[in-house]
Amino acid sequence: MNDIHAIELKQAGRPFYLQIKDTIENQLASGVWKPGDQLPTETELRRQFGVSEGTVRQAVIALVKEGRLTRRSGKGTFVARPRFDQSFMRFFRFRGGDATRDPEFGLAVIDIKVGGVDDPGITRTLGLRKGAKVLSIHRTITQDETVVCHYVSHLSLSDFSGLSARDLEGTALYDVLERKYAVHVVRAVETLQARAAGAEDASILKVRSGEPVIAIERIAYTYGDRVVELRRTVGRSDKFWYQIQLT
Amino acid sequence: MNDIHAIELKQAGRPFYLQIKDTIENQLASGVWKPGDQLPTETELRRQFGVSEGTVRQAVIALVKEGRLTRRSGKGTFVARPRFDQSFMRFFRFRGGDATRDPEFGLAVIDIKVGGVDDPGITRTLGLRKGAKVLSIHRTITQDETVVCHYVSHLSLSDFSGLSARDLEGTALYDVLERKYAVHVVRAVETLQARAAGAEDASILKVRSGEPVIAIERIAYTYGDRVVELRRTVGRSDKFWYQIQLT
DNA sequence: CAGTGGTCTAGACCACTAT
DNA sequence: TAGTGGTCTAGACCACTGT
Repeated sequence: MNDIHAIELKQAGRPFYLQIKDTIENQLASGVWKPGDQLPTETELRRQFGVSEGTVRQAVIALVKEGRLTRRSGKGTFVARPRFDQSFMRFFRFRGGDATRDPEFGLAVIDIKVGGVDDPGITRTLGLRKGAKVLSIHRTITQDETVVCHYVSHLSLSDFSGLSARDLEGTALYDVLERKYAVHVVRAVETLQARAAGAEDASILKVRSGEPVIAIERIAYTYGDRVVELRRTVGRSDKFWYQIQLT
Repeated sequence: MNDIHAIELKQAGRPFYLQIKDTIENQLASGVWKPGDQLPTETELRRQFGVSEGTVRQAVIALVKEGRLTRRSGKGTFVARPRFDQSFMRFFRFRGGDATRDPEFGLAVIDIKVGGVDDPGITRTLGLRKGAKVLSIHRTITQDETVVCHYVSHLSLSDFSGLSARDLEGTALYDVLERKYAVHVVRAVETLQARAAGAEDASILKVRSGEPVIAIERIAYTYGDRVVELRRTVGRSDKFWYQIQLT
């Protein structure tokens, strides 16, 4: 866990605290330190790097501000758990229903397929060769029994063989990946468009074919910018919207 | 500009650096220090607050990380210019055209109207009484001569009387508000939906009526969470998309 | 109690900017 | 050259968490 011993990095010109930050970031990216792990104490780090405590602190605090570490007074410094779905939900808002009570959401698996996909965009994004086996999970989100969106998650089968519908029951996909495969989603990019509902969208979302729907493509990454998931979501535009804070 | 003299805030329990940060934030929020202004130097601030330089620095650096201040070595600390359109553009991507050259963008004013608006949502959002005069600016963005979106900005007339089409020629609205009225947009919320193009959308964007388009509502705020602008944008879904980094 | 992070001080030397 | 922020040191005292 604490494998830094007597590191002597004195890259010409580069401040110590940045070199220390780099070193810690590398440990995180390579998975040597995993979410929840405790880091060496400041005193220990100071000793290992041979700098003053304030310098180590500068590196650690920068990483805390970036959300990679957390510190708890009296306990220690820990690798932060990327609470990813929270940040996702920051942007989503579901609409509709009466405001008198909180709506009830549900997750359901429609099916799980394994096999070659006809869309070359999927294998390319996942970094697989053409025709490679892909795991495709098709799910819906319901709000008070109304389906508001459906989505398909594509994952590289070789990384996640043995994933079953039971694993996904009532749990977020990323929690399963974390618990069962020790893969942590740390970053994602979402691209959003308006589109006309196709036949499949129409039947699942119970809208007329050709109605405007929101289409979202998400690419989720783990450490080292490796792609974990390509997710395509289609949602009823009358039932949810996307909200962004610009600052 | 530097109106803090010999502040002695020792709120029980609250760390000095946070109290200093609060004080600076208040100066920024109240507009005493405006974008581009230089702050007192660290030595001066240390003297005024009666603390050590490291403590002042802790407050200032926190504000730099939040984007409220900038520091330039050898020059000083300055109030950051909220470069707002940049952060907006972080999310937008225009699509299409040949990739061999950079596309050319254009801004055009369709018209500027003054008067009561029939939509009560507009006056309510702007914090005006029903029937109050509203300034409505209708513009388009073109990419290589193709109109990709059009939008209407609604502003409270009493705050921005005298704004003319000439002011807006080739300039971003927020730059004009900053230069002519000393109003700085510091924050905005955008809400995004898919919608069917109406008759006006169709004629401006040159799409068929009923085609899916992206509709964005933006509420822009200045200091103290006061609403400056309500902007409604409608864009061709085949010509631009919205991209978000989740972290 | 010993160990952790949280805050704070009072210096030091450096690189950069302007005059 | 004088003034700015950028980095770094070597201490100090505190509040919090576990035993």
